[in-house]
Amino acid sequence: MHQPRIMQLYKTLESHFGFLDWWPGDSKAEIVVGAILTQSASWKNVEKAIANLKSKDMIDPKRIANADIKRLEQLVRPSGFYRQKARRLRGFMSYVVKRHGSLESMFSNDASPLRAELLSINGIGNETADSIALYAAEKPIFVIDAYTRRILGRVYGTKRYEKSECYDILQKEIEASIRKDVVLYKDFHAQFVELGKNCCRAKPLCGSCPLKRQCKYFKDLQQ
DNA sequence: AACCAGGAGAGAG
DNA sequence: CTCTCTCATGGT
Repeated sequence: MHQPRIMQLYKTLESHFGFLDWWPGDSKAEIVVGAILTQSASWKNVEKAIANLKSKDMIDPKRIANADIKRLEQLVRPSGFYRQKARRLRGFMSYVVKRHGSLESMFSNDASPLRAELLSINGIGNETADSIALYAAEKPIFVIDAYTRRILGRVYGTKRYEKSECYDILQKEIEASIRKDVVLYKDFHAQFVELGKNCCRAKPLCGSCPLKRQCKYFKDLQQ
């Protein structure tokens, strides 16, 4: 994977969908909460859970850290896995409050140690850590998700990317291929998700895919 | 009405 | 270390 190709993909997507003001979130806390709640859940359901939390003024590290677990479960319920997620949310926030006092303080660390620290927290894996690092802490870390792997897998005609152990490899390849720019990273990932929602699945809708001209899978389909 | 969603961790082998 | 299972609601 080299420079022009991956950047070309971005340009194609960006000119098709336009710049996406993605994951706006009113606060860093809201982005963190969303990152945890969206684990294997649709964003629509996450929005409901976030609305519940907002209605109780609970989008706040200290309030979540001190919340009653049963109460938290009820608020978070629409996003699924609600017992797990309530625990992960509270666990994360109480770690932050005890260790750093605030998210801002935690996020003042450099990208690499911050990522490592996030990964050490229970319930925070690769993708969630990187989402938090990029969208909440605004560090230049490229987020890899299922869509990214699937789309790149189709475009380059390989199944290698779908394997979970390739996360770090793929991430480094991409980060080495494009300029380290938080705004670019944010929007690029948003573009992948936007496309991934209705393309490149088991039954691909490649006819209307903006990447069809660059997609090996689509070309093979034409034969 | 099965199937999936912007995953992660524990347990088995 | 690599598979497999579990967590669970709501949309299509």
